[in-house]
Amino acid sequence: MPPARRTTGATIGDVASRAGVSRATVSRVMNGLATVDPQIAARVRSAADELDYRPSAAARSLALGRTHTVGYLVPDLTNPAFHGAMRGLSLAAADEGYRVLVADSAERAADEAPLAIETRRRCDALVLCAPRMPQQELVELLPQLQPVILLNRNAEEAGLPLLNVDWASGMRDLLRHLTGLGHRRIAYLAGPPASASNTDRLSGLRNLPAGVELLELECGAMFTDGHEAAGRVLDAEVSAVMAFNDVVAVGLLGALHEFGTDVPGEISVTGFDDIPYARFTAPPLTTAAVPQEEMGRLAWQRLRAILAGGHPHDRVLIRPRLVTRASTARARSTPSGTTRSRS
Amino acid sequence: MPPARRTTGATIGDVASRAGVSRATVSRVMNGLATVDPQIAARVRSAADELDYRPSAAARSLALGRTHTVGYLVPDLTNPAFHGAMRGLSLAAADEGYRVLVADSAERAADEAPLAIETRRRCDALVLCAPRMPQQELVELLPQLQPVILLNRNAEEAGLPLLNVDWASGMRDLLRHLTGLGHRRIAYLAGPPASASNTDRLSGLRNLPAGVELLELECGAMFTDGHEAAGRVLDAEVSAVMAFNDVVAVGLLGALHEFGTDVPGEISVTGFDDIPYARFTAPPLTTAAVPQEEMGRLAWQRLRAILAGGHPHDRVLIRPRLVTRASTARARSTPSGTTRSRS
DNA sequence: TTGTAAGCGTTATCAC
DNA sequence: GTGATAACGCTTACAA
Repeated sequence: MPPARRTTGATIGDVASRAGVSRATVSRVMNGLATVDPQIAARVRSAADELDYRPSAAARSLALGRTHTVGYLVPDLTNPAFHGAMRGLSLAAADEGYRVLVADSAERAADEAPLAIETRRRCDALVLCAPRMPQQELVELLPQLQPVILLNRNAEEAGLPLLNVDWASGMRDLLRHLTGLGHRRIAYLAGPPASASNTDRLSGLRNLPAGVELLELECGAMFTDGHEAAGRVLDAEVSAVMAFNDVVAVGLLGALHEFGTDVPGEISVTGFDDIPYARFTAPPLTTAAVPQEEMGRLAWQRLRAILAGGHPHDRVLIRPRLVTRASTARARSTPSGTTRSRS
Repeated sequence: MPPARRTTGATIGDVASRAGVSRATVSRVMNGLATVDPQIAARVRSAADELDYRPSAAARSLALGRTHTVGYLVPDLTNPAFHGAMRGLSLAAADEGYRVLVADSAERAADEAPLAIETRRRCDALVLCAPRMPQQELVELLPQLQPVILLNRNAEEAGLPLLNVDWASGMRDLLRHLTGLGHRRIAYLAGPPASASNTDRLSGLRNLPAGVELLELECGAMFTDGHEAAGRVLDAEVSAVMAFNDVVAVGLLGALHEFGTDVPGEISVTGFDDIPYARFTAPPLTTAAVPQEEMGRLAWQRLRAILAGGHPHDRVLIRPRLVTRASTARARSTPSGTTRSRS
């Protein structure tokens, strides 16, 4: 004899007997199949209401082979750059009865692959943001993960849909903006070395205009990284800094403020992403805007197309939009060689 | 004949036949039940490896009556105040094989209840943050949602565990800090009128010290609300403003900066929550720190205790910690009646 | 239009 | 220690 653990509420069988029909009929009614006599349908519905019946998600998943769940794996759930996409994904998916299962690899590159597999097992599809995973590993992993859409990095080799940002173009726009303002000696606060998008950003900074110098400074992707980089930025005697992203830029702005350095008077600062805070920093941050929430929606569109039987191998490259705010200004006439304030 | 849709990979049956054992034995091996002959266990394991077998989460859920999933319902997935708790919850739950299913009620109070029910159906437990739901409705809803833990608001009537912030105490600390600095005319930028925690915050602002005036200004919970409130704040001729939360405070700081108002020279500003950005605003924000990530972990602890058969009806009240930063300073000698800068 | 029954992939009880 | 086998709650092809 099997175990008799009926912890949950009414089952389809309960509704069936109460309405005096078969379970199949109840199922048809619950799923809105039109082939049911209205009289009976009504009886079933009221029986279901009276019993407060709700179909078991687990049982449906097993029978249908669908969990109605999308996975969303990111390296850090607290990073605001991922929130917009999460919301866009969640809202778009919810419109079609899908929910989002989140997973956080806690910036541990080694955990990304097993976590991705495990998460995918519980879902019908996966949105994968794994910036640190070695390219080789990623390309081998992706096929097992299907349906999957890769976020914020490239892996054309896998022939799978992906949603990437044209990091290089964004950096070029920012650079052009700065050189247009007369900046000639510019620092780039680099992201994590293993980060794919950091490499892409750098590729946008090749072929500098004549007379422009770029200094690459090690940094990272988080607030504290930007904050800690401020000293080195000042030492570098540059008139402008391009931060890896807005989060880093915000950390940097905070530290520069503490040093009493005037932004943009003494140094111009740019970010990347246009997180919601960027509008409200002091000064407001010039940045390359990435439509995060829309990317979440787009990711869902691709996945649902695959789930519906399609094969979109398309690789979408989102071009960021330059947003100029008050953190950048014309370079002072003597951009280098001057002694800067530093308490 | 039933449908033959074997979209997924190897099943327990495949492993069983390959290893020449019964499915029961495979199940025992996969679940680490020690009652299996080591020889056989090894054979099963290698068969599973060769077939790249992974147990079906849906089938396990159905058989076990457990989904190994916790729901997390919040009014706005983009609000940073919820990210810390989400991460704490996600990390703590992951340690025990649980995942987090997120849901966003998109600030629509009317959606909170049905969404909560629907989300809970897919999970073993629920972390519910529903600040706008009418108290009556909430108290009636909670029992159906068990195991559930209520976040950021009170509903003792339901006799269920909850994790709340002592909003009143946080506000008192901030107020005391401001009056200690000589502020006598202070504005409070109120949160959404339906928000439970707004009411709680206000209750901490009763019994003002003699000579202290408090002006309540309508506002909201988001960046733009704080930004838009700046004009009214300046018109109110106060020497200090307490914002509903850090997000509002950041919006306000941005607008004040645009107006050329000196913070804290002309006006002191406080927030609430201590979101990661608060350290890096210009000036850095004085606030009442809420340990979000820890609250996420605590929520998980309660839920797992219930899932394990316990009955923690405890109501945890987290006392925020006053964090003084540069956005607050001594009031100027003539705090009111002076004309303020306003472009 | 409705009912019957097989099957989704596990787990767990009970005999052996 | 291992294997049948019933159950978990639902969907669906097919028969009636």
